Amino acid sequence: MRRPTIKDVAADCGVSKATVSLVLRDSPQVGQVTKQRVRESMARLGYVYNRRAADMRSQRSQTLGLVVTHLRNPYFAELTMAIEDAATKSGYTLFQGFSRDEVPQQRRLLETMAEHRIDGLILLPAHDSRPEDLLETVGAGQLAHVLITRSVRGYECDYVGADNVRSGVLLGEHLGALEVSTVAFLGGAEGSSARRDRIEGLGSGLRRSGVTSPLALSLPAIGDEGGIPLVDRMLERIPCPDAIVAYNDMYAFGIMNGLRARGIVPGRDVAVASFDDVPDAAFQQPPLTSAAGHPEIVGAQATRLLLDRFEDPDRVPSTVLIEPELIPRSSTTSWSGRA
Amino acid sequence: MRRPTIKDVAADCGVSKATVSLVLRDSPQVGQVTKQRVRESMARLGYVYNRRAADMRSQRSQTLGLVVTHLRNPYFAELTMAIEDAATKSGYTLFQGFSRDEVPQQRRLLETMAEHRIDGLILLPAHDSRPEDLLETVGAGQLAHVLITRSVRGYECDYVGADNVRSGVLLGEHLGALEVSTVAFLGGAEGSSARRDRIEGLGSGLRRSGVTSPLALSLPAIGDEGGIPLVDRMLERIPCPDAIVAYNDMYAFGIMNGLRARGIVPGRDVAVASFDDVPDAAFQQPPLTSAAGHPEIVGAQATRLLLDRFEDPDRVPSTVLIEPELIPRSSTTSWSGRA
DNA sequence: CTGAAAGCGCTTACAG
DNA sequence: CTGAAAGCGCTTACAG
Repeated sequence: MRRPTIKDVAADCGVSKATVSLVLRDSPQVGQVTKQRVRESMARLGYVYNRRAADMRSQRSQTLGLVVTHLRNPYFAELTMAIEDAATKSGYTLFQGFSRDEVPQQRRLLETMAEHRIDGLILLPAHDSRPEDLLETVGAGQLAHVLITRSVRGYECDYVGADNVRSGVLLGEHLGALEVSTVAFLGGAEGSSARRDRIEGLGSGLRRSGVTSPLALSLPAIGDEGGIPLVDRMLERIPCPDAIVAYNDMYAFGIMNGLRARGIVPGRDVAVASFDDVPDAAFQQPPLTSAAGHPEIVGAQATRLLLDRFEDPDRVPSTVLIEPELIPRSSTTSWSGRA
Repeated sequence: MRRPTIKDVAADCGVSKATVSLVLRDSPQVGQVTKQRVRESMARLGYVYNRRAADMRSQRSQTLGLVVTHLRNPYFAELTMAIEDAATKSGYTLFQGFSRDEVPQQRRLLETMAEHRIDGLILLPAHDSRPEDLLETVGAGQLAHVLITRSVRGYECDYVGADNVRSGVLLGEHLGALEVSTVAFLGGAEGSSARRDRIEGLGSGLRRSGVTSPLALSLPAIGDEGGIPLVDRMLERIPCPDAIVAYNDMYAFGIMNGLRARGIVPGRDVAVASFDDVPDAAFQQPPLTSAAGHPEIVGAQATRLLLDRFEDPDRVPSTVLIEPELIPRSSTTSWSGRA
């Protein structure tokens, strides 16, 4: 039993296909009486609009692609939901794929989505994406796209993310006001643009508030390593610092567990702070100080920027940085000061 | 500058469109020399295969729809990733949408996906979905679909989920062996099939191990309420029981915080256990006992079942229950017994 | 081994 | 206000 098409509907109520097509879009060109008759036929036959056919003819697809690395980080989950929300509200349906931080997998996803003729792409790039990885698929003006959260060095395009430098400054100033004197930065992938920016901001925030020798140590994560082993590796190199700043909340959660396992009480013996402010940050023991990255705003802005790009494909790429917000909690404010 | 089509490629290398089409699928009907020439033209012109056109002609879409409620629960995030993985590996691209547990939003998503002519749908239904909500869009044999994690009472179709009754039994027997005598069940939406099954299993597990008056209280969550207010509402009704079983890990995390806020130490003063075993369960203070629901298996099986359904649309619906696994941790094992 | 033609289900000028 | 025809970019028999 074949699905009914507009041809069947047209035959059923004795009008032409063109008329049915106009009724589908509620065109004022068709009279109310005819419209009513056509709609009754549709309901009776169980007609379902075929967007693929419509879009093929009109050369758009009403779909957007979203490729992120994974959803294990609640920040990425929020981002994904915000983008889906904005896309849906603008009449687009979302293709979704996960690169798992692997460039070849990312490449396959982008290629497939391009073949499905998505109208535009939002990409949270895999860590070691190079410009050519993007150029060969979405670059060269073939496909409107915007990068989120991570930029790719040497690749210019629309970008939306939290202002990592500013987040670092906020945390640096906060810790400076608490009069910490030694700080370690733990976690994040070496070479990541976000990590570099967060460290840079942290350094200048600390300096600005009078901390003279700020970063005692900065340790990137190796592979999928979490916060716990980072604590051990830190303690092999330096005595426990006054404060630890984690690359993000997920690392911070692990770091606090790692500290406890070593008999060090986070919040009291060492101040711990981080980036993102995912919902669980407020419910840690102790509650975690974090610089909020507002994924719902990043997601909404990224979608907005992509849709704007459709209007004006040749506009110069823009970079939108979302203002972060420091959420101080007792993981830093209850720090007891140096012994 | 229009995108090149097979017609352009055909003109460029002096063959017919049909030949180019055959080369795209690497058909043995075309000679190596010709293939080589065609492929060079494609590369030179920057040809990108148009799946939409191809699929329209061949009456499939190579896409699957996935609609879940949201991604705030890590269990759903894992499930989503597992389904994406299985779909991608089978050559399908995934449309994704979030119902936010709202039936009208779910309905809109299903309708749009049907219009995009997805080949099949995987749905984690919004809480108060009724059979007619599904029948009107995906039901009536129009669209292959499988439900995951939550079933809809009175709606028969393919279903994959963790075995909730069995999970409850495992937890009940575990708590029984620890010789608890009063147990409260907290959280979950009233009327949810999963909640009913978990409570039922818990009850028979407790009874089976000799606990005579098992459930002192069973309190569903009101709206979006988390674990913390549930603790307060419980303590208004009964004295703190020997054990609290949460509807899932997310509630359990809140419940442990709520207990602490009341000066009750989870794990020592009251045993706490739960369902799902999301990654963070192991890193709570104390580490949380949970019945693992294996989302990666549920996701893979659901995708498998859907693809099988394509082969045999008229087969009777099957229900696949994934065997859970009890992961005992100190939130129960360190319980000190009744005072 | 390759080509000409029809068709997938729509939309879009263009007539009338 | 409505209809006939062409076309979106492919695939699929069918010839040769």
